Amino acid sequence: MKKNQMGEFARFIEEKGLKSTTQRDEIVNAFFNLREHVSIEELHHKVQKKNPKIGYTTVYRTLKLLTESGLAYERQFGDGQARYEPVTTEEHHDHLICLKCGAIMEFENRKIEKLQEEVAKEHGFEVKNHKLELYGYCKKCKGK
Amino acid sequence: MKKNQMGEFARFIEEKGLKSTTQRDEIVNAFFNLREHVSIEELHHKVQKKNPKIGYTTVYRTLKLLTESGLAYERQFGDGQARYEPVTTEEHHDHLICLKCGAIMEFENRKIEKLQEEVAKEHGFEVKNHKLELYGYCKKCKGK
DNA sequence: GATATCCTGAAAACAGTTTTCAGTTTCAGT
DNA sequence: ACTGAAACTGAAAACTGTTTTCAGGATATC
Repeated sequence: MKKNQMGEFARFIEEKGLKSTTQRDEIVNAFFNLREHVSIEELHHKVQKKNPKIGYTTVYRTLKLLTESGLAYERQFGDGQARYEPVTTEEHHDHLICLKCGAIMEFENRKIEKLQEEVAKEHGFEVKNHKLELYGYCKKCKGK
Repeated sequence: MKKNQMGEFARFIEEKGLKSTTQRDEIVNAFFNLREHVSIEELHHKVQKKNPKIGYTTVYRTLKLLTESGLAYERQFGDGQARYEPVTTEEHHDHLICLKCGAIMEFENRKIEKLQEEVAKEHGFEVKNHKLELYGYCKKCKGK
């Protein structure tokens, strides 16, 4: 799976006439080895542990490339910084976000997706993409 | 309706031991007379037409107060600036956002809301709030 | 292995947001 | 009304995350 994604990225780079570099590979690899929703800064930290020479800017640019290539999504939860997650081609998922501890959980619901399509159709709208986020308190934080 | 909201704001101010001022009243009034999703800057412009003395900072602070009081929602669509909208106590609505012309349309769908609740329950999650945004192309921009 | 092109990373620029601060206004108690 | 304490205002400065710039370095093609 990871290899697949790495391969797709390599293809994208190739097609665009860009060049393959160590930095990009390390960043992309680190990104796909994470299951979380990373911010640029977090990924930068992660990558720096392996290779302290890699700068913030390159991480930033690589994440843009990943987004552009369709291998990553960029999202805005309410905390003021963009977060990125790998696109799993299988299916879309949405998020539950705890307002207390900041935990981010994923879920997936076909029925909701269907209803969304219906709504869009009613409005003559062609959906490319969507975001569904439920904010509240997770199991652990609920009582407090 | 507008008066109600103005009244609620006054009550909030009172409760918090804050003071009532002309600026705030003008800003809050302008805000509730708008049906759109305004950014701070837009509202500031709007307000300045009536009263050129009112500064950006005060608009900013007043919108924070409105958010805090539960009379406004703050949202992030993908354009890098926060937008605010009045909370209509009746019901929640979600958004269709055109990636081409930037149009923002609203919709509302009970079934989706219900399904959301179900999903949350499955995860032991208590929902406080949610965001559902469908990004794509509106009727006008679809063909192009 | 030359060379044109792309890449990198530090630093600067940017944009929106938030804080600071000095002066002003509000309001409760006289 | 007057006064003082507390809150408010607006311009400017500080901040934060993002994006661009630029000079030097790496890459790949011929």
